[in-house]
Amino acid sequence: MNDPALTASSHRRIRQSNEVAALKALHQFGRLSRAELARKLRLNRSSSGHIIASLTADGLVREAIEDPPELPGYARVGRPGIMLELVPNAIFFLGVEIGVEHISTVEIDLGTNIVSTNVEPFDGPSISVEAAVERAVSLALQSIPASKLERCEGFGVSTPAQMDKHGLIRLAPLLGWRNVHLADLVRDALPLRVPVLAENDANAFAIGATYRRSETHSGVTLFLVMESGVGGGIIIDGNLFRGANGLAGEIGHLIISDAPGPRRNLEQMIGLENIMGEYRKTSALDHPTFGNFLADVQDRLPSAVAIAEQWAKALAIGLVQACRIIDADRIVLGGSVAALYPLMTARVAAHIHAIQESSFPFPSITVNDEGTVGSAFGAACMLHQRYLSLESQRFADDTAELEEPEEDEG
Amino acid sequence: MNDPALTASSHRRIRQSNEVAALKALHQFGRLSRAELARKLRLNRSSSGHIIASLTADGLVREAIEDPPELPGYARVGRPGIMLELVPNAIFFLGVEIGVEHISTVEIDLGTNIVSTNVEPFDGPSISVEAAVERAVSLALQSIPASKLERCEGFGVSTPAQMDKHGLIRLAPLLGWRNVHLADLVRDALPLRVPVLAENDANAFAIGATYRRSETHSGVTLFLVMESGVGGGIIIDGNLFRGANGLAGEIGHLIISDAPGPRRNLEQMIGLENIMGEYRKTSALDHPTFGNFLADVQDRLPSAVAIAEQWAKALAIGLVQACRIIDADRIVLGGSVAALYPLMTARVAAHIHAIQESSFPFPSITVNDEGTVGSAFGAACMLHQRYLSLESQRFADDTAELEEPEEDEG
DNA sequence: GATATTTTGTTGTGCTACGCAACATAGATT
DNA sequence: AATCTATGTTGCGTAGCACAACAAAATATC
Repeated sequence: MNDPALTASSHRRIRQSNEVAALKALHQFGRLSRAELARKLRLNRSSSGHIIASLTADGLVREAIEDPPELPGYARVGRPGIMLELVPNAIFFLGVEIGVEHISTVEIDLGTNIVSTNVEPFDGPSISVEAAVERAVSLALQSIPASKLERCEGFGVSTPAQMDKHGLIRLAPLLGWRNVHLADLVRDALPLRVPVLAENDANAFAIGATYRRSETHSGVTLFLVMESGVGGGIIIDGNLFRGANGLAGEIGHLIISDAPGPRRNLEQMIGLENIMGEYRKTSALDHPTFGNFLADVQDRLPSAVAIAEQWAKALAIGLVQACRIIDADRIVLGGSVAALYPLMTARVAAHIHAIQESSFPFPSITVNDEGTVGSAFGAACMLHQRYLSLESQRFADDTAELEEPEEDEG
Repeated sequence: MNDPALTASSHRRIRQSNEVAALKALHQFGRLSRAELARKLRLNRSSSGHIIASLTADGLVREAIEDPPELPGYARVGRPGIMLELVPNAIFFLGVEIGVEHISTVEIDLGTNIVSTNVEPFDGPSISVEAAVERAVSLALQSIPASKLERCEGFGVSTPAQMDKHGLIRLAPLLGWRNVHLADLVRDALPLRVPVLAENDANAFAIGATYRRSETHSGVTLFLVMESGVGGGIIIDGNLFRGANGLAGEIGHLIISDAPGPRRNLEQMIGLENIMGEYRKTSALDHPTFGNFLADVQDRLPSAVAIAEQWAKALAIGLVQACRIIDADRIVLGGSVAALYPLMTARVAAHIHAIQESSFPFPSITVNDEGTVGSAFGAACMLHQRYLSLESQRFADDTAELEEPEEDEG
């Protein structure tokens, strides 16, 4: 197999690669004039103009009609540039999350704006992969008119399972699947020939939360999704770091304590199950909810605070351990349990401070407040990213016949 | 600052980028014919020929004289290709390690072969940065004839300190340096204008150990260097992962036990200091060495075995924790303490098995047997890698005047 | 208010580097 | 010896970018 990093720039690829770079720049900065784009891409103004002409002809870019509300006193000297922007409805990408209890689908445009979403209840464990894929695909396509279908440029799937980068699932414990090639199944089920990517739900969530305009975060973000289970993802310089088996960032399996008794990992200490299990023992309510717990913590009810305190300590240890290995500069907490963090910020910080052995920089912690479609959104973003990358061009190039690329290295 | 990922392929860069790709392919595969190269790079044979012609004119590539000793019965049909190889002495790269007790320098050629090395005793803590840099530079250059100097294409420095990616050291505890810009100092001290990179010694070691011909390992390698201190590095798909502050992979600071008593991190449990401290308590010798300890372990002396057992357990916990976060598929142990591992392989494996909660894949562990110049070699490799990357071409391009690249994004 | 200045967008020219096709070459195959 | 197969080379066509010149649209300056 050829090393993709080695592929050279052929004459044909230059233009395509530059067009993609222009789209990427427009996505990142929102609006640019031809001259600004030329500077960003280190191209000549004339080349920039040609590239924009191509993209405009393709219907991907247009000149912005209304001027941006720039400050009246501060106008730059010289002929003002004509602002360019991505055409919102030119093409779109679909993302679906096959969860345990629901299926969500998201449609995004070239500007990563959410165009439409669908959510449907679902009983994952009782449904076969094939049926689940079938429902996911039809739900995703149901609100897309047939005439629009051909403008779809990618389809992403996320699901709670570890899979390799090709979308092969060894085992999906929550859904009872085993050795299925999810990406291939979706590809076959789709009435379109578009790129399909599958990804673990926490990873997809992490992508969705960082893949935003002007947020091409250069750095390392650790993402932690706390629900019943605890998932995680690592984003390095805007790209998901999957690890060798797609398990990178799954810090829920960190060992927190080697105290006697049953060995407990981070997931078992900061997950929803553990909190609610403890809370049920003390709550006076018949069927206490996590909301009740949060309220009790806010009211400083000692029993609830004690549980929260345990949670804060375990979280602190887990984050410190993880940051000592990956040296993140940003931590984002997601999932329903993340709502507990704002109530415990000071305690978590105190524990972190106590564990930190010196004044090493520790990243800031923020809470992500995405809706329930975060993971599906991330799945769609994966294909947006793929479209705006050199990879996508290879896909297009495969239509041309290739001499046998098989070549055993000596 | 412009996003490097956005830079477009200008017409001029194509050739340079393709020449670099050709060099990279030759480095990776050792010997290729023009036609093979064309396939690897997905170029036309004629283009491949032109590129090789340029490189040959530059003296970087030549046709291999003697044929490789191929099996006589297995010759391929068709005109045999003329094998091409990198010219060994065309250009070279220098790497120095400024250690606590010695300075080592390495000269490598375009094929990452070690051409020469120098090692000199050194008393780091008592010497100023400027003097250390001075000595390092002169030692590195002492065996280079003046006529050859202009063929140097890069200079790398490694030292036991955390530094940012520009080579700025906040604090080097072992050497007593503070807030020095090592890369700049070296640049100023050099009588050459070549790219200079500085890197933490463990990181450089990790680069050197993985950056080898045909070893462009696609995957995640965790590197652990165990001496008095314990350093580490992570290599992702052949590239060093520095993290936000250059601390990624420093797993020596992992917390291993929360048992009562002084909190102990991995470094304090598997470092040379701890082993020798424990061993001195039991050894009958006056001044026991690590070699004595190894011999005792091999002889199954109970007191030594007990120490080794503790070491194996702590190592296992550390590796499992790290792999749960970064999902490595390869672990390499280095440093003098790594010699203990072959004696304890089974015990470490047993501990890992006991901790691993399920049948997640766990990477294989190997021991690196580099000489003492490993870190200097890695520093040189960093510049080799830089030379064979798109980055290097930007360096060359900066000679051309640029329009003001400053441009605040709106 | 007229002119100068600055920046933008466009156009035409030139050049570079690649792809393609044709051909000579050097070995294996028959 | 004739054929086959793959390589290396050569000439031509072309795509796409840089460069320079110019018109246009704004601000700056007198």
